[in-house]
Amino acid sequence: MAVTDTVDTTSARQRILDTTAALVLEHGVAGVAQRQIAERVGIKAASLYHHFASKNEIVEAVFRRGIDVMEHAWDDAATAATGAAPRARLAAHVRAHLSALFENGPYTAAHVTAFRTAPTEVREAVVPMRDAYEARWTHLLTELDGIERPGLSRLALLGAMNSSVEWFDVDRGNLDELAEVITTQVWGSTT
Amino acid sequence: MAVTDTVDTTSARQRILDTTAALVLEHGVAGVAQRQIAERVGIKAASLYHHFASKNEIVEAVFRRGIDVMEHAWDDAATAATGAAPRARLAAHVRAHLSALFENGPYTAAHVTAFRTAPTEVREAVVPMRDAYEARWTHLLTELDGIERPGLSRLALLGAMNSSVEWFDVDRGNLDELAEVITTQVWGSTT
DNA sequence: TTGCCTACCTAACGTTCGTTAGGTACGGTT
DNA sequence: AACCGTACCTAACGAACGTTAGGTAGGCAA
Repeated sequence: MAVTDTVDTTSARQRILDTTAALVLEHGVAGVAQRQIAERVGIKAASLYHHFASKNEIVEAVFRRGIDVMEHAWDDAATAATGAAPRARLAAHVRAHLSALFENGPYTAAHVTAFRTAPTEVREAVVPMRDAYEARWTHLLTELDGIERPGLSRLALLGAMNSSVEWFDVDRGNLDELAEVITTQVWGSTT
Repeated sequence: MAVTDTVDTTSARQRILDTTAALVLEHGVAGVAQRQIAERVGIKAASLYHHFASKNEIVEAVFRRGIDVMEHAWDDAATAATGAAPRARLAAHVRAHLSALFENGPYTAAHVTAFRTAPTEVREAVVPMRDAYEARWTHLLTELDGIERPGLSRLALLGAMNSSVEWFDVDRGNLDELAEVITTQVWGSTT
């Protein structure tokens, strides 16, 4: 249904972003070369400039997408858990965040692990989006009113969730179980 | 008291490691150039080879030191909390890990944030030390016998602690308070 | 006093980096 | 038939990378 882009443009752009996200997740921003991205996509490095103006622009697009995925997951959880009990609402959002990290491509995972290593210009461009997402969590934890120090708890909670990309294996572990463990850490057992 | 090294050799080596740890923490392994390290130390890049055989060797030494700091912190906590109640023992080790992250130079912080971006050879050389430290945690959590899923909990706990290097500011926040929040997340309120 | 060791230096190497210039091949429009 | 935009290409740029070769200056030992 794209009006301005042909089918091919869209998919090439997509493949570049997919590939970059996966590589950045593994090696950090500085550890990934454009020639490496291009080779995996099946084009030459110079051809990347047909789709993006610079390496930084590719990386920034990857991070933005990563945040986008998180926010969509949040919105879905918010809709699904409307009117539910506080703990269930929290659990739904925890599960949604984990879903963003593991079930929608490497974008969110790349964002949370590699953002700190990105060049200053990229970080500064992305930081407002990051902050907005974190604000959603602060707001939720405060609103639920079952948590003593929402500020500190939010940071420890996001830390526990985000660091799971370092060790959790989607094929062997159970995301629902992980979500339950993390929810319990913040809220306590099923209340 | 050094027998084999002169005073100057020791301090130069030290300054190289200090500088590298700080830079790697900020930019990731691939994001740090030897010329950058050398400049901060006050020597030329080629002179680094008088102290280390390669960049990888410097980075590996930084990671090893980071793990060393964690293990010493662990031992101190174990000694101090001998015979204490389970929750107090857990709290002591949480506080010790945070101490390693924030109060003994950038080594441990560099290790937990940048290890994943290091070249394969470096990672493989360091992984046994990492595993040994994680095994201490698993053993402790199992032994304390107040935690439902020690395996999953250990990972979430280490995640919560390690990710604090991304946001916690030692000069503004209180490490004891942070340790208390994280301990409560794993164990529950003061029991 | 000669000689060696330590701790640096300058200069340069080959490679890889991000990036640019200037093509070509081709489907769709006019 | 002529033209244009898209999607790539080859070739090359200067800069930066890790690393090596071959110094020099100064302290210590014989």
